[in-house]
Amino acid sequence: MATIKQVAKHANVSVATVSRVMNKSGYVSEEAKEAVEKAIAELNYAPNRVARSLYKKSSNLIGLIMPDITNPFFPQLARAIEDVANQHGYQVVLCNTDEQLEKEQTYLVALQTMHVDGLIITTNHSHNPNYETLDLPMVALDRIVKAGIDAVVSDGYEGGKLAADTLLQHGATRLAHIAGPDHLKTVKRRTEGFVGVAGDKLVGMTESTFAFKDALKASQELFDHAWPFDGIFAANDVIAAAVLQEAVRRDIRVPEELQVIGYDGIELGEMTSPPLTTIVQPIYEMGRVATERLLDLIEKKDTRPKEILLPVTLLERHTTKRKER
Amino acid sequence: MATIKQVAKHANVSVATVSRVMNKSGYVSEEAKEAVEKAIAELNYAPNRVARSLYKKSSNLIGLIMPDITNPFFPQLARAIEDVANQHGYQVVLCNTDEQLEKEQTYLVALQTMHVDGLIITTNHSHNPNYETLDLPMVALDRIVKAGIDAVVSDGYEGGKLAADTLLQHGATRLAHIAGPDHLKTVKRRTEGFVGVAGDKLVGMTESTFAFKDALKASQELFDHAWPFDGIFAANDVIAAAVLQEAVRRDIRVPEELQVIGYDGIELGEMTSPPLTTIVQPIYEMGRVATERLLDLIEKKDTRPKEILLPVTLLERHTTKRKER
DNA sequence: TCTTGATATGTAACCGGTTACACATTAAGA
DNA sequence: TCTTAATGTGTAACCGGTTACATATCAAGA
Repeated sequence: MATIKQVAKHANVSVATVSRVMNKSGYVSEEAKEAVEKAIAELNYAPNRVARSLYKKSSNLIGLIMPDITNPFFPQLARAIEDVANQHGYQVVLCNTDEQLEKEQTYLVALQTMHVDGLIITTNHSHNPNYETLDLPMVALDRIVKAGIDAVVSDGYEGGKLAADTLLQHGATRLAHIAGPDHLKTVKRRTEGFVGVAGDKLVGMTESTFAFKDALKASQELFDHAWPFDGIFAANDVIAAAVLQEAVRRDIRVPEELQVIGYDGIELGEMTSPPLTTIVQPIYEMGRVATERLLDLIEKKDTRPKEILLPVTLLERHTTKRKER
Repeated sequence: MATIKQVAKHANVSVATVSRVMNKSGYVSEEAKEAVEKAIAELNYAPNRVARSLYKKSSNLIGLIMPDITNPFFPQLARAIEDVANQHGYQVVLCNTDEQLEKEQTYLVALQTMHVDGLIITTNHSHNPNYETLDLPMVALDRIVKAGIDAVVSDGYEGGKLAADTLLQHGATRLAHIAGPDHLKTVKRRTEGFVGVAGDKLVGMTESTFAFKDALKASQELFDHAWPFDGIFAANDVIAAAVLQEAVRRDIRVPEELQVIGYDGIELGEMTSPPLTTIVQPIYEMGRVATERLLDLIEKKDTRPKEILLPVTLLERHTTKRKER
């Protein structure tokens, strides 16, 4: 790969001039510009980003820290982030932490030593010491780290309420709920919203991680102990899929006997039988907004900390009854 | 963040000595070593990887090029790759190409200018000019680029045969198949294996992309035109999920009336109703092996080009009949 | 005692960009 | 005509590491 020096020589100018035409900065005569451009084309020159990084202390890299890309909520997020980053000339470095603090810490120093320009964090326990001292633009996505750090989340409380309202309006009278992991604030909000509206109609409730196997077990317990109920809200779509599967296994007809609402709006919901009614978070949108916000932070456009709350919508597929009935 | 110069000053030695203790190279007295280590600890020093990269022409970065992380086959692969890379002190840069050649080309130069040490490629049309001239360690995953480039794939032909054998052994007599996109060689192999064994038992066949909506449409067409059949093999699990959903919609009982086998072994298969019988590729394993191979290539341990073929297994869940019957 | 190799350490060049600064030329304004 | 500002270009320092090379000390062996 050619260097700037070779280009300079080839074009009969100094490296400074080459640099100037590459960056469209300073004064360059039309003549010199053309010579340089010709040389660049002929040598197939592309500037070495590492060298540039070293001087500029900026790498056009952003770090993406998530628990596990394998969790079906995250790929869409990652995609959105990568898309926006790419459009702005940034690349993204993927980090899976499994929510382990030490692993996270290791990534954090790796990312810092390679001078990433910013961080998107979709993982954390409610208070995470790793970020407190970190002097790097960052935005938390779907998680709230602490005041002073930018965050974009969707309105889980409203989502929970919407789920309860929908179930009630569609004729359900005995509600159940499977909550998500307790340490995720944004997930807890869903439960709070749901429980608030459900009130004394709530006849059963349990908790599960987002792993399908756990969710299946939780579903079984709920069916064993709280049945009958005719409307259930799951804290995410994976749990809802487990509920659905368990319902089928028990020959419970969905939605006639039991209406089910999930949360997230991941593709999975389209693939279950019947397709899942769910509260959809604008996942791609969240990733997009977070990344745009991060880029603003990096480019110092607007550094007042912000929290962005995105609205949530109901997607009626076939695990709830048609309203007309 | 401290620099090597500051550490040197703090420890009263030269930068060369600090570098020597950091890299455990050359001669360093016990005394000097201790002083340096103390300084490092006190200043919380971590060497600047950008500077190191510039001199060494190696970044400890690997590029991961895939069509779309949102396609449920890829997250597991990405996870495996990231895990292994991380264990060896490498980070991975995520690139989604949507199989567009120009996008791919843009990534390729970006990745080269940032001096990634190697590439893992899970995307390509059967002949892709972008890689032909590229002088960079790389391994193709689940795709075959061309002779001379390392590849790890699973045995699709065997998988296809296994699917047909299983269906036949479980009493199916009229077989159907939905093939995947024509340009993916590894996917085509599945169809070839299946068709070979199915022979004249094959009563219907169509083709679909891996997008669920397309798969649904393909399923509908197949049911419309080729029904009845009592065993169907789908080129991947997403397509199988579509078949399943369409079967439920038509009140076709699975597996009593129709047995279904998918391909891939992604988590989705666990979540359908009933859970999907499928040919599982060792996805994580494939990612692991590919990355280890790449690391070998990077570290010049073994540079003879290799093709690694991983075996495939049958996972019997509930869309096929129990053998005992 | 002299030579030699192992040990120990520092100086400076180098990686490939960016940019401060010096210097030169030219055009515009007084 | 003389200033002054705008334009154009090159040299070299700088970013923060790594390492070739020079140099020095010391112990072992001849």
